[in-house]
Order: sequence, then structure tokens, then C-alpha cells
Amino acid sequence: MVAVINVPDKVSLDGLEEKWSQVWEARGTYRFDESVPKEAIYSIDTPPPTVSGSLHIGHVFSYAHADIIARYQRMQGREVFYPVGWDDNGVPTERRVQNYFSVRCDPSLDYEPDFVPDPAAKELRPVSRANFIELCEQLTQLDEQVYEMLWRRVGLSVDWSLTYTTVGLESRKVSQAAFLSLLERGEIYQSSSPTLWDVDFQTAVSQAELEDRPVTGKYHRIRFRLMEGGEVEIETSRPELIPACVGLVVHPDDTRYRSIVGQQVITPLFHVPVRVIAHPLADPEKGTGAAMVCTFGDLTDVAWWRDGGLPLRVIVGRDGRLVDTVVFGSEEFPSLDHEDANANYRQLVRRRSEAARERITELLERSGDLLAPPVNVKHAVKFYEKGERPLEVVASRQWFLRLLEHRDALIQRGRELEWLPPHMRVRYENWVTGLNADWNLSRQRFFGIPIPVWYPLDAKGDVDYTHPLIPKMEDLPVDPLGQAPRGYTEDQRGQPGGFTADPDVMDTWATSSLSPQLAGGWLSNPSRYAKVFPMDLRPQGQEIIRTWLFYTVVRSDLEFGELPFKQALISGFVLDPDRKKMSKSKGNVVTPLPLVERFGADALRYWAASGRPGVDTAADEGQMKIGRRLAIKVANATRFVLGTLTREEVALDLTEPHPLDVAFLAVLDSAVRDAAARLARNDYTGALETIERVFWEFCDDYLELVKVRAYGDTMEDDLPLVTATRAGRLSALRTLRLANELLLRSLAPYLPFVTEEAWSWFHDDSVHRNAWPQPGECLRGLGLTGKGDVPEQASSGVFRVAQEVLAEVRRVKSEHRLSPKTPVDRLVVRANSARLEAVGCALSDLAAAGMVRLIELHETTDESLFVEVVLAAIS
RNA sequence: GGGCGCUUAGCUCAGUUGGUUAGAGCGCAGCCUUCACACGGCUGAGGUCGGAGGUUCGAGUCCUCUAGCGCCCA
Repeated sequence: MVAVINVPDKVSLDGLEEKWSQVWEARGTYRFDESVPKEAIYSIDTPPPTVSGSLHIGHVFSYAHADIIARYQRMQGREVFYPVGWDDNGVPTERRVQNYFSVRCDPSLDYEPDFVPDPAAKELRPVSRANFIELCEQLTQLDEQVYEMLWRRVGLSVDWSLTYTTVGLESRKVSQAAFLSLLERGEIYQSSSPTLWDVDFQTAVSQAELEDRPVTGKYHRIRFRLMEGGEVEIETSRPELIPACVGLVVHPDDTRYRSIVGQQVITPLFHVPVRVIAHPLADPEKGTGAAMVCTFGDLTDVAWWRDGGLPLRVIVGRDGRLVDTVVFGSEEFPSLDHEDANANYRQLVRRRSEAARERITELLERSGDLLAPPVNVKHAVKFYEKGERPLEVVASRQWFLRLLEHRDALIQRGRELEWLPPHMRVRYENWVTGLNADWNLSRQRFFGIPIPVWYPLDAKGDVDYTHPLIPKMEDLPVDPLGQAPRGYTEDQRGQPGGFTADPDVMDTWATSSLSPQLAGGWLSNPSRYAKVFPMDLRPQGQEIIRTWLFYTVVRSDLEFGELPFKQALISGFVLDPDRKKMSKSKGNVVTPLPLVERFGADALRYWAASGRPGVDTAADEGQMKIGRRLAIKVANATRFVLGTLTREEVALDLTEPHPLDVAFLAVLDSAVRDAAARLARNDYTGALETIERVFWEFCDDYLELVKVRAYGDTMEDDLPLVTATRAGRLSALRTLRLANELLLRSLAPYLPFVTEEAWSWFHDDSVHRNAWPQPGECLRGLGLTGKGDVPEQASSGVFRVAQEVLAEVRRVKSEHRLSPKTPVDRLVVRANSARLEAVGCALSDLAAAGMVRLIELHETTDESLFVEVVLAAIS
């Protein structure tokens, strides 16, 4: 579709983002057509970013990679399924709402219909769960608009009508349906086992959300007396857990302690008799080799406790403080001196771990059970990745999804997946191999997808967890806290013989791991879903391999028995300009919008394209400047090409292609082939390098060589070798036009704005809905055909030789510090006959581009090309 | 402690299955402005490829050891 040529006088990149993102939306340029057959579809499973954070340059980096691939696939004729989702579910949103509106959720309160938040309030205002959720929805909508605006300005070619969220109606339905499906098949189970617990967020967390942080603690050497006389020394960094001590543990092979295994020891301060057990997880090298087992200091305690069949004595509450319900001398907390025990415990009640630790250290000192001053140690402690205090271990009822028994199958899935770069598979395998717990799906939070379960209450009002009340699929989504299960009425809630809701919500990952189902329309649009699933591409950051990627593979394996996507494209990190890792605490996080404004979206994308999969890349403004320069060059080159055509009306019918033009198109064709091969394996960086190189040759060499011929000038007076023929001019014009079109199309996935702008000067349609250059295409465009798809005439020789000769002319002039316009009296070329013939083909163009008056050709027999440049000015 | 990746010009990076004088861009230096582009162009000077050893007719490119950096897992 060719329109009237309409080139602006002066090219500019300013405002292209706003202009074209609006046009694309209005025209539906990137709208997905679900009527096409499955084979014609390329589907992308895009990461839903957490909306309550802010988008940083790393997001742009990774999303740009996916977009380049999406655009390439679209130009290859595939219908691209490219949605974006927002992860608005979960703790980050809650935290942001809390700070933004100055509120906190108190589920015991009633809904206030007319509540208006006061963001300036000094104290956090308690609000009902329903009010809190309303505020979450309000704020996420605002945030999502900001995100969408940035993505549009960066030029992501997503279909915005497919946008999904992780708390919306559809995601509640999908998450709950998938939950119930797994529950029915026994892949999800309920257990009240000890779980890692964040005391500030007051929720359980899963293994994937943990991180080890180095913490300075103190080893306390403490004496335990043996019931039968004698004593044992242990070392612990958590003496405040002595009241929760249920045993001592030593290694089975540790000869020092073999004799005391099975004996009773008395805990200091609380006088509780506990048993000594042997367990292979006890480390003879650590401390004295004997350790106390508490319920619970960490997950090793859990193993010792479980394997040793020890009693349960919980003292740390869900708020991280020592509970005030412990009574020594009771059945649960036996003590040989309960008065002293209770007196000691009262000193600790309601304190957090650190404060209790200090206090108990004093008590131990006083009782003489602390054998030495505490010694500083650095050790790794488990934290919730978003948390600020070490995790506690709390026994609570949680829903789990079975992972451990599927470990081998999941490793196998990882091997079936195509990883880019391949070594990222190892990360996945390390993670799966190191799994030590099933996936805890329950979160004791407010803004999330409810676990779709109620429990009956018996005649005494006790909860019967063993017979959960499950909704029917057609009733989904349900909110058990707001609606009654079938067969019950709301007034039976909490009543004996009635029901109670499971109060928990799901882990956010339990929803985002269903992104292919959410985006594809598993429940809402099954025919589309069948076409887009499994997805072709999963682009994402390396930091979420163990979460998003892993969990998505898990869900897909368990629910559908296949991989959720064929290829995983893992982006590296973006480092700050000094190649340091970006972090909020260092304050070196680079925000993208100012960069879009300074350099333009195309420039930012050019920089992103320079980062190969998996390679950490600095936010390098130098690279963005180069991208900007390239974008401007693209516009200017197009302006020139169109200018030569519009100088006067020229029909582009062609009788005789000029050898230099054919040669340049052969160069371009081989670049297109090379770039296409690279893009086919998603080497977008290498493809860009190839295209960029040939584009630069087009501008610097080809264009300069044919400029005079294209204008139809002869320069007869000064340069007798320059001839002007109609055929030569037409060939040049046609070639310029062809090459320029192809270059615009080949650069379109990288520089969508400037290529679209330039394209619009001579087309009515979008460059992004045109075909990416096909092998042989440009040569066929010049009327050349051959046996295969490469015409026989299509040798790059003439262009290459002309380039060399031109470079030598330039070099000599530059060496003598002369203007490129300086005439050359005589040019002597010595080469073999083939090359001389090539030079001969380009004689007029060389003379014009180099201002050469006379060219002498001397035949030699060797392979070298020798060029002598005789300048009038210095001869 | 286990694993993965990286180490090539001042800087940021390419270097495919080992093969002629190791590439690019930036930066730097010099030159050049009416006729696409100074938000520019041309030309040039810079590395022996972290270190040691080995395989080979031949290694930046394969093997072993080693140093430094980064990341993942424990």
C-alpha cells in the first residue's frame, strides 16, 4: 500500500512515542485475532509485574527483549498473542495501601460504607477487611494506569484488550478452580505442621520466599544437669527458647555423648526434664556437639522434634512475642520446680526474641548456668524476602501442594524446556533438587484470593477440619468469609452445628503461576486457550526462576501434564552505570521514564537489545545515545531516499539494473539472511548488529556512491568520467527505495517508533504489520531472478571493491588533511582482472563520490588490491 | 561448602564447529559544514586475548590447575 510521498523538512524524534502509541491503539495494530489457526499463533506468557512497586529499568530491559521477539514474529506472519498482566495481589499491595492511605486492616471490624481515608493521618487507622480490600482495588487501578502508560511509551506491542490481573474476577475463579482440582486429586492437603512465619506480616511463607541473611548473634554456653548426676554443656544462639526446650540432641557417632543418649536432663531456669536423643543432623563440629531442641527455633528443630517424637511446647506467638499462656507445672509444661520456672518465665512474657534473649541471659548468669560470656558469631539466618525480622517457626494449619514427591518429574520438565541461555536450566535444577518442603499455599493475609473452603462446626462449636465444605465449580469464585456454603445460611456462621470459613488467602504465586490460564482464557475462552497454550515463549528475570517459572511448571505439570511454555528467555540483571547491582537501599535504582524522555523509547530499546539473554548489562547512557543516533540516522536516510524520488516525478520501472546496485542488494540480502537466522534462535542482539552494520554501509558507502547518479547530475565539466544515463538513474532510485524499505522493516522490531514514522512518509499502513525482509526479496525487487532464490548476478564483489577504493581515497585525503571535496587528479588501481572489472563497473560512481578526474586500471596477477591516489593539491 | 557464569583494546562487549595480519561501538586524536543527517560525516592510533601448564602442524576458541569478580543453592 503506497501513499503519496510526504517527507517533513526536518526530521525529529520528539513526540513520536505519544503520536504512534495513540495511532496503534486506534488502529488496533497489535490486536490479537483469535480466529487464526493454532499453527499461525505465537504466544507469549508475559510476567505480570507487581504493581505496588515501581517499574525500574530492569523491567524495560526484559520486556523490550520479549517485545522485539513479538514484533519479529508478527512480521513473520504469525498472529502474536501478547497480553500483559498486573500482579496486584498480595503483601506488596497491602503494604503500599497501608502507607498510602494510612490505614491498617483489622478483620474484627465491620464494614464502613462511607469510609474516606485520610492519607495524612499520623496514626494508622484500623479498617475492616472489606474496606481495606476496597482501598487495595482503588490504588492498584491507579498504579496500573501508570504502568500501562510507561509500557505504551516504551512501545510494547501488547494487545491491551487482553490485560489481566491477579486479583480480578477471572483470576479468583481460575485460582480457586485450579485449587479445587488439585485438592480433589489429593495433590493439595492440609496440615498443621510447623511453618516458617513472619512475625511482622503475621503470615506463613514458603521456601521460595526465603533468603539467608548474615546476622551477628551470640553463642551462649549453657549448662544442663543430667538427672542421674553430671552435666552437659550446649551452645545456642537462642537461649530465650530454653522454656520451649523439649530435648537435647547429639550426633549418633559422637563418642563423647554416646553414654547419655536416652538419659534425662534438666533445663536450666525452668527445671523441665527432657530426653537426650541422637540424630544425624546434629553437627559434632558445632559448639560442644550437643544442642538443645526447642519447639521451634528453626527447621532443624522441627526435624529433631519430629524424628525424636518429642513433645510440643510452644512459647512464641504469631506476633513474635513470648505468649503469656504458658504455665509451668501444667501437663504441657512439666517442671521440677514450677514456682521458680514460672517466676523466670514471667520475666520473659510478651517480649520479642531479642529482648527475651537479653533478659534470659541475665537470669542464666545469675543462676550460674551461663558458663562463659556470650561470644559474637556471624551466621546465616532465614528471613522472609520482604521481611525485616528473622523468621520464627510456628505450628499452624496450612494448605500445602505436594512438591517433594514430584521432584524427579519436575526436573524432567526442566530438561524438556528450551532455556535461553541454556545454563539457566542449572538454576532451576539446583532449586528443585534442594526442595525440602511442599509448597505452603496459605497466607494469613487480607488482599488475596480466598481459599475456597469452609469447615463444619460440630455440636460443641469445634471446627471439623477433616471434612471441609467445598464449593461447586459453577459457584466460583467464592468468598467464604462473605458467603455461606451450599446447604447453610449466613446465620449459621460460627454457630455450633453451623460452619466457619477458612480465613486464609492464597500465596500470590498460586495465582501468577496460572498466568497462561489467566491470560489464555482457560475457563472463560476455551477455544482461544486451546490455541495459545502451551505458550511459545516465557520471558522473565533470572531472580524468579525458583518462583514464577518453577511454580508455573508445577501447575502445568500437575494440571495438564505438559510444559506451560516451550522456551524460557531469561534476562540478566540491569546494573547501575558503574556496574553495581541496583538496590533501593543503595539508592542507585534507575527509573526508565526520564530516560525515555531524554533519549527516546527507540534509544532505550536499542540499549536493551544490546543485552543478550542472561547477561547482566549496565544502564549505559552511552549505548542509549548510540541508539538515538541510529534512530535519527534512519529518519534522515529515509528522507534522502524519498527526496531523490520526489525531486521530480520518476516512474520506477526498470530495464537494466546497475552492477553496483545489484552488488549492494546482494550484501543486504546476505545480511538479512544472517539476521533472520539469528532472530530465529532469538539472538536479537546479534541480528541487530548485523542489520546495523549493513545499514551503516548503506548510508556511508552505497548512498555516497550513488548519490550523484540518483540525482541524475553529470558534473561533466570537472569530472569527465561521470556519466548520467536514464537507466543508471532509475536503477539507483529503485535500489535506494528497495534497500531503504527493507532496512526500515528489518529495524522495525527494534526501533518501532522511528521506523513507523519514516514508513508513514510513503505508506498508509503500519510497518509493523508488514513482512520482515525475506531472503532474496530485495534482489527480486530489482527484477532479478535465478534458479534458486539467489540470482546468479548477485555477487557483492562490485560493491566491496568500490568500498575499498572509496575508503582509500578518503584515507589519503584525510591523511593530507584535505576536504573530501578535494579533486583527485588520477587514481591508479592495480589488481587482478576480476577486480579491475568490478572497478570498471563502478567507474562513474567512484569518480563522482571521490571527485576523481581520471582512473587508470593496471592488471596484476596477485590477489591484492593496490590503489594510488594522486591529488592535484599536493602533486 | 556445592554449582553456574564471567575475565579479549582506556570503557562496554562480539568472537559460531580450533585455522590466514584478533573485531565492533564508545572514548580519544586529526580532518571535514550550502544540495539526508553537526542530535552529523570521514580517517586514524590503541589489545596477543586473567595467570601457569598441556593437547595439536596450528588455540582467544579444547583439557588440567590457578587467581579475581558476579550470581544461584546450602
